[in-house]
Amino acid sequence: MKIGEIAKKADMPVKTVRYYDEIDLVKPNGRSDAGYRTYDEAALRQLIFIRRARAFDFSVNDCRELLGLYTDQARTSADVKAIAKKRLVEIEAKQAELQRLHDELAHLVGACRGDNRPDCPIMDYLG
Amino acid sequence: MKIGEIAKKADMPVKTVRYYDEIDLVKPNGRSDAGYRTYDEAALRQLIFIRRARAFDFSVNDCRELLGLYTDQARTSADVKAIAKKRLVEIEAKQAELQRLHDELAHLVGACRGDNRPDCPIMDYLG
DNA sequence: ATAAAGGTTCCAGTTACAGGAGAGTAAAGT
DNA sequence: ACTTTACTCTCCTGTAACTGGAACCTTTAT
Repeated sequence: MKIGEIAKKADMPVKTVRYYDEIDLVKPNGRSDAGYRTYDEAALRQLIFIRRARAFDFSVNDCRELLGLYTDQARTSADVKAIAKKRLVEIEAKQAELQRLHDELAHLVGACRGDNRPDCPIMDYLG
Repeated sequence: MKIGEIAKKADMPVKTVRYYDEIDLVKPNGRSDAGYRTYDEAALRQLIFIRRARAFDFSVNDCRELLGLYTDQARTSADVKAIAKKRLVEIEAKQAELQRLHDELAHLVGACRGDNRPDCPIMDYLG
């Protein structure tokens, strides 16, 4: 497969596949005479794996770890769970922060009349 | 005031104050003979204003707009409310997405035994 | 006089790519 | 065979909002 085909099958931009090569995340299995990257089915599976992991906002480095575990016969589910748990904790922290922001901002927005006069509780808060 | 003093009073790093000068967000009122930035009380109020707005994760460009409205006698609270509302909608969208991620990942993490065997529903999902 | 603290500019790095230039290669149509 | 179109290559720049560090100069304290 050339890069356009695998990118389509993995449902990601060609640019991204090239980037993953550059950072040694998923390498092509070789190059054609003209220097085109060539990929096999294993690479396709890895790219799809990464796309799914990225959809959870796992960092590229977490993806690298997960991908290592993916093909590691000696992996333990504890290893995998640890990475996923870490991500879950991050998500929960972000959720808590967003909730705080949301409530405070919603309060201010609710208190602002939004008319053509200048007085505004949002500005009062910020200034 | 020199940069170190205003940075301390505004509770932000010197680097950040210098950055805000560079992007024309908050400029010093002049320079000393030695080329040191000098700031006045108005600049301090602006920096504090920005710090508070940034705490809501308003983008620097939104801060720029808000700061413009802050000193605009002809502003309307509708202008302010529109910017805040936009940010609120962004926050709510992010919250919804995080909730989806959280639930799905929490489900997978909950289903993973996390022991020393290799089989793992998280890997099954990703692979 | 000297040393510490604080100021200056400029450059690199962060994250995970996206956009585009310029050039070569492959595939398809006539 | 020739041309057009579609791919692919590398290299460079830009994103957001700073942070860290180098090399150098000024102010302040001892």
